[in-house]
Amino acid sequence: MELRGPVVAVEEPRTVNTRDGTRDVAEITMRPGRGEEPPVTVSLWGSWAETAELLVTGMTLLVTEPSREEFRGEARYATTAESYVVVEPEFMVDVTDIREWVQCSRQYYLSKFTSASLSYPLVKGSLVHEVFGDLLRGRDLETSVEERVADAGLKLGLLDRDRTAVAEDVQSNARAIERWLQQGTLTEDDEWRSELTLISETFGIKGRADAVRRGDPVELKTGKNTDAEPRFEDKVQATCYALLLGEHGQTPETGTLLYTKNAVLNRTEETGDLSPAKEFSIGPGLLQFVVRARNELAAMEYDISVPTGYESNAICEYCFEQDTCMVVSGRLDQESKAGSVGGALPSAEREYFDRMYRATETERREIHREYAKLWTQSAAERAADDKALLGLQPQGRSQRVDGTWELRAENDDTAVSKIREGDTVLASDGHPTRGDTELGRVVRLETDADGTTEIIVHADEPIELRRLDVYPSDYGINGLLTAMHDAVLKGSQRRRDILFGRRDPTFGETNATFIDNNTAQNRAVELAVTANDCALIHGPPGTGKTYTLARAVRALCERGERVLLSAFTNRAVDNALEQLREQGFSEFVRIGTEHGVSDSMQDARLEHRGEPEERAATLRNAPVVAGTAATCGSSVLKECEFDVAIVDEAGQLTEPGTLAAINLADRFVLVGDHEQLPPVVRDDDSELGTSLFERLIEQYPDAAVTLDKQYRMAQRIQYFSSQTFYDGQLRPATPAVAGQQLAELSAVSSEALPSALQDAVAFVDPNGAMTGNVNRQEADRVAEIVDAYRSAGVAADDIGVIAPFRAQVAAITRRVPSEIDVDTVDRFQGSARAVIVVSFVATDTLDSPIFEDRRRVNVALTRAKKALCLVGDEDALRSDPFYERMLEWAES
DNA sequence: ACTCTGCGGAGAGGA
Repeated sequence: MELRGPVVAVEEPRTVNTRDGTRDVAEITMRPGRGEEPPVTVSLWGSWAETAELLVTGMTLLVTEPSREEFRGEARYATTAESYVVVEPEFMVDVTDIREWVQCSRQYYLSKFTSASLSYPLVKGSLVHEVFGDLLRGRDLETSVEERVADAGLKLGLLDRDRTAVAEDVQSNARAIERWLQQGTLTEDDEWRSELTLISETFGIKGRADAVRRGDPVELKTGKNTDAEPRFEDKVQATCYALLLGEHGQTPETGTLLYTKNAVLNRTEETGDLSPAKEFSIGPGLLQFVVRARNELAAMEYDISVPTGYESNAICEYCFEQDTCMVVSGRLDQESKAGSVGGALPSAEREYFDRMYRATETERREIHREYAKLWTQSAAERAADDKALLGLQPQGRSQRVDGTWELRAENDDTAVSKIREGDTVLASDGHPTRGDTELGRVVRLETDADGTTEIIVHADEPIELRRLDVYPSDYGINGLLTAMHDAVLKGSQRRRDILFGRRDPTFGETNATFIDNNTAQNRAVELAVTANDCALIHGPPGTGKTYTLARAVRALCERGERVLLSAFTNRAVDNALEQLREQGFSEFVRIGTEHGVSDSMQDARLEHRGEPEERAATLRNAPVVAGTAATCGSSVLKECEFDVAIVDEAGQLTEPGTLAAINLADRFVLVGDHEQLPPVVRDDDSELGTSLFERLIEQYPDAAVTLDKQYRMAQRIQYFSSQTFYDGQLRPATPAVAGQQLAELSAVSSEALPSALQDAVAFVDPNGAMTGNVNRQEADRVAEIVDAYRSAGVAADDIGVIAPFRAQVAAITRRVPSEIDVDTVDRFQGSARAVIVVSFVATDTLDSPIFEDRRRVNVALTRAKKALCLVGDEDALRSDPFYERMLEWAES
């Protein structure tokens, strides 16, 4: 039994006399059943009365195991000895966040801005943990250490660490674990489990336990601890895992902390308790403490406020973060228990920090809301939302060389989902939070001709693979906060003057000509090369943006500049590198995951594994380093410096997303088109919806150039886009581009086309009906149209089909030959086909938010080179003036 | 109401 719902009213706690002496109590009113039922009164007794002080109207509250009694016909509830009270249970708090919060609330806050820091103790800590996991999975110690250290080659190199010395260090720590594992404490029936992912619906806590032994949590710590008792924060951490294990039917009473460094220390020099394994008992008091700490954190985050340090019992004098804490509070004018140093930044900076912090944290809330749907939605609802693959048939599992597991399954269902190869997912034996669950990575997801989907997932533990769920990670959020923090607190004065509109960008001079036959492109390279601060290159569809960008990279390198080449997507990064290769330049290093980088660029990819010194040198010496903007915030790239950062697809990046890249360089060049798709942001009203590119191009038109000649579309096709989005300035580069025709393709005879498709821009109304986000009749018609183009001799890979909704994409995919690319507008951005068919789906009206952003239409219409066929409901399209104009153009 | 790319993720330690 539990009560869950919004708080309606809160009373001040008071002290009352009871049979058991004086106790605190606070009465609150809430609406259970997620707010659907009438309000009830709940008395929060004892230490839960403290929690009442955190509550404000509107917060969600959860009370477990309450007592109930009728009082004058009304139900009254009260907490019992078994109760927990949880504030905002859908706000997912990481176990390590609770640990940090208990240590110091301010440290919890500051650590959001230093997410990716490279330090030897951290790398070593991770290595020892990995070896620990390997040992539990039965791997030999020597092999494990050797392999894991080799894998960390790049990071160790950047830290100037020698491989042999590190291996010895890790090995001596790992020996302590090995000895402990063999120490008779273990019997044959010892049940071990390593790396357990735990997600709590009740407590709003998630985390990964290092190991679980006979149902009890075991936490590994690479540091030392000479006290008899384990460190309090360490106990808090292990207690969190115990709490979460409790929800999975276990009742841990003991936690174990394993301090590996204790075993390495010299007994004669160190005093105190040097035993590595320290046990402690986990009672209800500690469990409740952990939940109350989480509640404080969740309440503070509810209105996105900034902690001062007074929330916890931190002693600032002993704190190793004291300096950072004081500088941040001084610069941002924040209240801090540690005090502050230095003067405040200009108000523009502080307001910006505030705004972006709130917007980014709001994004985090949206992700958490998505996260909560793992259990608030039924399996069927998840599947209907394309967020889960259910009813998979396990096809066995096998241990890989590194001890982790390959899980195989099949699916006969033709269900579509957002899950794609390479994604991180929750793999479970039936339910993502209630069952046996592990984070995994989809390495294969392929449907064969008879509709069977083969699924392979890699995970640390051997899950029986019956279900996959999209994993809504807020991983990237701290990266954005870090980028914003670095730009404001660490960025140069000059850079900040540009970002905050206090100084116009300046340019040097050059006599060189970079591109002969295109003035705007040449001007773009000129700006990039001579910029003292920044340059902005606006590239409408087909205008040779990538070519120009690559030319600029080369020109900069010829001048001895070191270049960071970045973009929003992996595909754009690889495209730019391809273009560089085509221009005869290949002195670049590609940073990225094996899965993200295209096959053709794998040879340029920087492998992390290897000899430290050599790996680090490869990165440090490369004239051009390329990677996505998200990677630019990684610990590895933060160790690098550049003269210029060039960022492609900048119109699709949020401001903090862009800052991650440009923080690494002296100057920056943003390339993009703000008339195409904007950043994807979960909260529609978010400030993050406007890119830095768009803001700066409006602010500094003199630092910008628009590429105005397009090499892609026939005149007839480009006209509407040019008029509507580019003030008519977009023009075909040559008469040949303007007048291109379908018949120019070999094997195509345009006479063979039905008369409706004769024009370069055609419109067809299939008289269909939209159900859900699918229009079957329209999908049929699209298939017929595709067939007509094919019959006229157009090759399959010259045809692309675009629809706004994924469901319609799936419907069309089933109806056309598999060689034909069918995809959403969003995923088609950046590519082009000779023939494009656009399915609008909507009938009668256009009242879906997807039709509101006209930029999406711009993208869809400008993918076609020689023929464009619009398929949709005339009434629906005529219901909106913008789409009506589009129709008039199509039918003219 | 919809679109969805990146990040191995979470946690590695210091005192």
